[in-house]
Formats: sequence, C-alpha cells, structure tokens
Amino acid sequence: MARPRGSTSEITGQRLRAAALRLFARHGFAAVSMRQIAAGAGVQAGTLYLHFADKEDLLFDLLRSHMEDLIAAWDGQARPEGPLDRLREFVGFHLGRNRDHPDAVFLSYMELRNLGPANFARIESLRRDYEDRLSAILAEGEAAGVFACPDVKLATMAIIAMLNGVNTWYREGGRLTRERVGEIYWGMVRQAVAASGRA
Amino acid sequence: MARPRGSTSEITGQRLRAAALRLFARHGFAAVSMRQIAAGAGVQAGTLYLHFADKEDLLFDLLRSHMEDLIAAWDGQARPEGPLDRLREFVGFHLGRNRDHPDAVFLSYMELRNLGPANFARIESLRRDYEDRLSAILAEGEAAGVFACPDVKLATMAIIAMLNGVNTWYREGGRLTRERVGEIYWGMVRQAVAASGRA
DNA sequence: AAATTATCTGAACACCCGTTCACCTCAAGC
DNA sequence: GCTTGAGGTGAACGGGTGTTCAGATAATTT
Repeated sequence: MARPRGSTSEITGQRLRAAALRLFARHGFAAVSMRQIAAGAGVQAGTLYLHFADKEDLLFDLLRSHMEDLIAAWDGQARPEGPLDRLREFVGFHLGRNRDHPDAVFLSYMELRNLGPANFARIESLRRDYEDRLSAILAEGEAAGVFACPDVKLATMAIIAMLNGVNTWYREGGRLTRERVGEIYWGMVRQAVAASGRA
Repeated sequence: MARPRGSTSEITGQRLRAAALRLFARHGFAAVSMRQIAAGAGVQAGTLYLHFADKEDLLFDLLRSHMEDLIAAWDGQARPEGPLDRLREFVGFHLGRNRDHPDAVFLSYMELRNLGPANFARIESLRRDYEDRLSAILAEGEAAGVFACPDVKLATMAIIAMLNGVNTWYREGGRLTRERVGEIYWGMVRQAVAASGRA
C-alpha cells in the first residue's frame, strides 16, 4: 500500500496535530511515542517526518500556533473603553480561551522544558507579549487612579496564575456554572487590584 | 564488586530520593530513566528495586512524603488569633514552603497523572486536607465579617494558584526580594477576599 | 496516455527502557 | 573467627524508542 485516496498534506497534518495535542496533554510529551501519535491520526510513524522535522518540532508547532492564535484573538476583538471594563474583558477572554483550548493551554505551561533553547525563547517571547497586554491594562488603570497594584508585573503574574488555576479543578456539570465561576473570579481580580481597597 | 563500605539502607534511600526528586522536577517523570536516577545517587539501577517496588512507587513516595511534611509543618506551628492574621500566616507559610521545596511542589502539581488510581486518590486526598486548612480560615473570617468571598472553595483555589505561580517566575537576585514579593502578594490576597471592598 | 510529483508504507537501524536475578562483599552477632 | 544476612552489582530479558529510506500508489501535469 502507499498513498490512500483523497489524502492531502493539509488534512493529514491537521489530524497529526490534533492527535499529538490530545496525547501530549493527557500523558506528557516524553511519555507519548511517535507511533502512538501516528496511530491516533490513522497513519504510519514514518508519515510524521513528512510534516515535522522531529518530535520537538511537532511540539513547537503546537505551542507556537496556540500562542499566536491567542494573541491574534485578543488583538482582533473590539476593546471596551476604560481600564475597569478592559480588565473585565480580559478576565472573560482568558477564561473563555482556557475553557475552549484546555489541552493547548496545559501544554504551553507544562512542556516548555522539552524545547531546545531557541524554540524555548520564541515561546517565552510570545507569552510575554500576551502578558504585556494585561500589564498595559493594569498600568493604564493605575495611571487613571482606578487600580492600585503595588507592582504591575506581579499583579499580572498573579492574575494569570489565578485564572489558569481554574482549568485544574473545574469540571463540567459541577456545583457552579462557567458563568458563575467567571463572575466570582472577576470579583476577586477586581478587588485585588482595586484602588479603593487600600493604598 | 558488591556492597561498598559504610553503606546503609537509610543513606542510600535518601540519596535515591534526592536524585529522583531533582531529575523528575527538571525533566519530567517519563523522561527520566531508572539508570539516570541510580547514577545520580552513585549506584547501579538494580539497587533501586531494593528500596522501591517500581518507578511509580518511587514517585508516590516523593509526593506522599512531601504532602505529609507540608501538612505536619502547618499543623505544628503556633497559629495567631483572628482570621486576618491567620490568613497572613498562611500566605507566608505557603510561600516559604514553595521557596524551600520548589522541586517537590512542582512535582506534586505536575506528575500526578503518572500515578495509578489508588495512589492518585491518596495524594489528592492529602492535597484536599491541606487546602481545607485555608478554606477553614476563609470560612472563619467570613463568619466574623472580616472576609467576604462569594465562594470559599473558589477563593481557596484562587489563592493557592496565585501563590504557586510565584515559583514559575521568581528568580533569586531579581528585581524584588522574597520578602517584598511576599508583602505584595499578601496585599493582593487580602484585598481579594476583603469584606470592605464590596459585598 | 504518459510522465511526474505528492503522499504514505513498512521494515530496518542503533539504542534505551523498566525490571529481574544469580552472585558477590561488607558489617554485625554469636 | 565464623556464620549470617543486609546491601549492591552487572549482565541479561523482552520490548519500545526516534528516525531513515527504498519502494509503492494516488493525484496532477503535460
């Protein structure tokens, strides 16, 4: 056998990406073999090397595209006026992204160590770019006297860590709906950086 | 050759634990071989099986002892009176533990998936025990009217995620000292659950 | 219809994996 | 000082690893 009917590079590539994302997120990069990924896409192991240079390149492709999509999605949506509304928008956006792409989010925080220095640096840079969006909102609010965080960078890291934490425990059909969780987290974030709370 | 001079089970066991902790935290459970761990302790691979039943048992041993030590350390220290001081104490305690045991903390959040169901459940149970300490403080403060978190469990998860986040970016000798970071985070935590901020 | 190119197979490569075990040596008890 | 067992070795087991590549077939171009 050889080339199946109706197979294109585009389709097979996407199937491989999907299978790899799923397996990496479930079992970890090192624990998943190229053969398992290939099988998940209904293909032989050798085929992987027509689409990716090697295993790390496959991981890098997943992380890079996830980060680029994330930034593009944020930049591409209309932003409300005023720091408070923008912060609320960011919290909702970030939680929504985490909800819709749990595997990619998990990977991008857990498997960075499996990248070589150059690839690592590129992903880190993208992550910083994204975090800077939040920092900018906080700085803007600070200047306007709406927020009072002692340190914008630390508040950025604290908020993102807090929001990412939701993915580790939230289960569909649990005690609280997504919307309710979003409201509660928004409340905590707002108070944490509020100017009224304390100087 | 066979038994080296002056070797005891106690000493070798601790060296193996230390080597495994270091390597698992750096490269991940699946990426580290038994031979690498043994080499890190200056011993052959076969020796590992005199101390641990298998690879998972070694991981479980590390996670269990870390969680038990954590809980024992918290329970063993004198607690100040009043929810606000207790919460401050918890934040300082947790950050201090994360600072002193970064590898174990990292492992206990990242490598749970490599445990079988029974071992997984035991670690999860220990983690819940620890988190319940924080929940109790928040509930106490809520009852006293000092705190106003819309949901105690969510506030617990949010605070722990926020504090754990520090380990992912803090580097010794950076812009801020540990103490300063602790103060700033304490400020954000306090405001996030403060009763004065909003109903 | 023929030639060419894109796509995939499946076997092979050298190497590493977790785990077991017969054997060996040191330390302690009689 | 001899025996006993705790502690460790190092080779071996079956099987899995990432990666390569000659060969085969489908789609496309000429």
